Order: sequence, then structure tokens, then C-alpha cells
Amino acid sequence: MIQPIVRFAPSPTGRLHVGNVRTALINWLFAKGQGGTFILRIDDTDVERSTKEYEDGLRADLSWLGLNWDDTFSQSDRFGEYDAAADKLRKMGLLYPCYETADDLDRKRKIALSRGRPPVYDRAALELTDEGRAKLEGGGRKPHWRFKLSGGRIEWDDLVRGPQSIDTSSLSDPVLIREDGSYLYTLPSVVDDINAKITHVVRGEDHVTNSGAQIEVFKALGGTTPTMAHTPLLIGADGQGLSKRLGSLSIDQLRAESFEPMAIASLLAKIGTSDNVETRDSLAQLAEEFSFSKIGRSPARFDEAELKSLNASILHGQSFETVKDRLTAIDERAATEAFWQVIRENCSVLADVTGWVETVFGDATRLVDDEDADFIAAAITLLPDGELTGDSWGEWAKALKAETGRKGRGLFMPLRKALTGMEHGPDMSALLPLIGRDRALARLKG
RNA sequence: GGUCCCUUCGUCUAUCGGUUAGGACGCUAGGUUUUCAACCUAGAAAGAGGGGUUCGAUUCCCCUAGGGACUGCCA
Repeated sequence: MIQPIVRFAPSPTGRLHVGNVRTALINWLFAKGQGGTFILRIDDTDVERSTKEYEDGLRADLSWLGLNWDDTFSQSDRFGEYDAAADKLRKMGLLYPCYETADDLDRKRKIALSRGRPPVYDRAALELTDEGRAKLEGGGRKPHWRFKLSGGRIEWDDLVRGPQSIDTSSLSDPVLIREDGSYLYTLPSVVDDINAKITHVVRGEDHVTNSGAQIEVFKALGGTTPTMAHTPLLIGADGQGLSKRLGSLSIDQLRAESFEPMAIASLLAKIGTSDNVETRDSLAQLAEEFSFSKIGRSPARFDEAELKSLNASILHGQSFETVKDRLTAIDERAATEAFWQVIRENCSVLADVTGWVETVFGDATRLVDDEDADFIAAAITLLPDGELTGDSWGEWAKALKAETGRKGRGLFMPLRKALTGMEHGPDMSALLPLIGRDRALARLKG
């Protein structure tokens, strides 16, 4: 098999969100699993909405996830190529000028809809005479340009959806060039795919009908049509489309919330597939397991709770060395091996350490029930002398048991609450040395 | 309105006409741990509804319902 060449082609008009990233990830996993090439193409033909900041942001997001690209380029550098392709289509009679305004088109659509007809462009511009066109242009009107669809059926074998057949007569001729002369993504995308020798176009199923039209453009330009794969879209935990809640699911925000890249990658790679949703250590591992045949046809559910639990399991296996720098960034006091070993089991995201820093080193709120007051008083006098060690907790509990007759939960829970202000948390025998003698006494005394 | 896609435990899914409908996560209970977590064991938990075809339908066909996508001078 030839090695695949794929591309991920975001528009720098916003930050990457989980839906985008899933497409990027699937492209990457497929390419890398086959020893292929992953190209990052910046679709910035819409100069109005595209910004350098978003472009930088999207590169940062991909890099953070480990989705490195073998090659990258921007469409804004390639307008000459698109001009040449447009000329070629014009000469073939497949690109024709239209003079309707956006309002005109909107009105036509509404009328068609109200009559129960499909809102497809009526090709009125094709009826225009040379004189008619000259008159419009004389009046200062500039055309936008549409690609003339064949009207026949377009068929392809989709790697995810199987055999596809789209009737182009039910589609509007796509606008390739805006009135202001700028390109919509349809033509540049095809030109670049041909030029970069893209073998597989892998994107969300919201592009299925686009693919139908684009296949005709591929054929018109004499390029080989890439193999298509359209993956089902993501939906939220509530079963609704994700698009409505993009903001809360942007990659930079998940990063800010201190999620692990591999938790995100694992979840996005596994949901909607026949594999179990579990974490993997590396993208390479995910790539090895990737196959289009494992991807189902119904929408994949992205659940933040599931992400959190995957994240926790990654964190629990993380060595101190791998998180040391990030711990230091959160709080110097958290950056010790002993501290990390004790509290990591109680963190689902790394940012949770903040709470444990407070519990261990800060001002933990003392919690003592009235009926335990005497018991705590006894505990103060029986706290082992000298520096507290891993054995101190056991000795202390033993002494208290002998003194007060308490045992089990009634013995240790009042101590835990008095020392940490909580009913749960890491192992007390490990926690006690970290809290230290001075703070322990201060908290017991209140 | 039209076109396309989808519907199996709470969730992600397996099943290529005959199965006690399997697994994973989650959940519940017990064990273990002097908390929580982790771990071990056990358990509850599913074919959207209605018609066909067939000796037999989760599986094939049709209808209905529900969900998703597209129907842009967005990508």
C-alpha cells in the first residue's frame, strides 16, 4: 500500500475545539499508523476573519497535543495557483459569473422553500446575454463565480460510510469566487489537495455534500480524486450537537484546566469506535490501534466527566519527575516527591494539588465535633515526640486506643477531621509527616 | 420542504438469521485497606415502536417516532 498523505485544514478564525481536534487526531493517527505524512494547511483565504493570533493558537494547541506536522503552508500564499485553476475552469466553461446580491439569493431561497421546493440556485446567471452582463457591470456590479455542476450522480466509496451517491442536481452550483475576488475554500482546497498529492481526505460528515461537489472540481482540474473518509460528528453528554457549546470545550481551556494531552487524545481517539474507551500512553500507541473500520456511523458522545476520569487514571500513574516542573509552577511546596506520592491518588486533574497544598501547608479549617473535644485533648498530649515520621500515625493511634478505648473509625476520623478539616483524603500515616508537628499541634488546639 | 446518516445495558460498543445478546466504563453489594482512592469478587442493566419476509429476526425490507448533518458570496 502507498503511504498516505493527509492534511488537516483549519481556518484561523477561532480556537481549536474538541470537534476540530478529533478530525486532526484521526488524520494524524491514520497517517502515522501507516508511516504516512501529515500536513497542516492553514485555510486563511477569508482574510477578513483570519488572524495571525488564531493561527498561532491553533499551532500551539496541536503541538501541545503532540500532533506534529511534517509540512505546513498557508493558502494565502498561493493565490496565484488558484487564479490559474480558476482560469482553467473558465476556459472549460465550468465557471460562470453571477450577479445576484446576497439579498437576492436569500429571497430566492425563501421563496423556493415556501413553495416546498429545494432551495437550489436556479442558474439564472447562465441565461444572461453578453449585453445583459455588460449592462450590469457598467452599473458597477461585480460578479461572483459559480462552478457548474454536472447534474449527474457522484459516487465514491467512503472509508467510513461505505458506498456514497450524491445527486448533484439537488445541489446549488457552489460559489468559488466571491464578489470581492477572494476565494471560498472549495477551489483552493481542491487545488492544494491535488498539488500536495493528498491521498485521503478525512473530515467530519458535515462535509459529505461538499465532497460531492469537490469531486467534480477534482475531475474538472484533471486531478486524482483522493479517497474520502467522513467521520460522524461529536455530540455532547446531553446528546445535543457540540457546536452550541464550543466555548467550554476549546483545547486551550482544557489545557488551562490542567487536563493531560493524552487523556484528551485517548478519549477523542476511542469514542465512537469499537475499542474500549481507555487511556493510552502515547499517540503512537493510538495510531497503531487506529482503523477506519472501527469507527461507527452514529455520533460519538463527548462527555467531560469521562475525560476527567481518564485524566485521573493517567495522573495516578504519573511519576514525580514527569510532573515536577508543572508542580513547581503551581506551588513550590508541592514540588516534592513525598508530597506528590501522597496526594496524586486524590487528584483528577493536576490543578487539584492546589487544594492539597492548602490542606497540608496552609490553614486547614479545624473540624471537631463536641463529643470529640476530650478525645482531641488526649490526642494533643499523646502526639509522639520529635519529628513525625511514617510510623508516627500508627504509634499515635495505638497510644490513643489504649488511653481512650476508641478504635476504628471513631478513633481516626476525629483526628483526620481535626487535622485536615475533611472526612476523606490521602493516607493519614503519609500525610502526617508532611503536615509536620507544629502545624498538627496548632490545628489540634484550634 | 428536500437530501443523506443514525437508533443494542446509563455510556462506548460486539453480534456478519439460530447466542443464556458478549465486553469495557459507570453503577450497586461484598471483600480488602484503620478514610477516600486503588484492587479483588459478585450483581443489576439493552435490541425505539409497528408491520412484513422467514421454520426462526437484534440481524433483511417497509412505515412511524426520535436524533444528527447538509441544504451559505462559512469551513
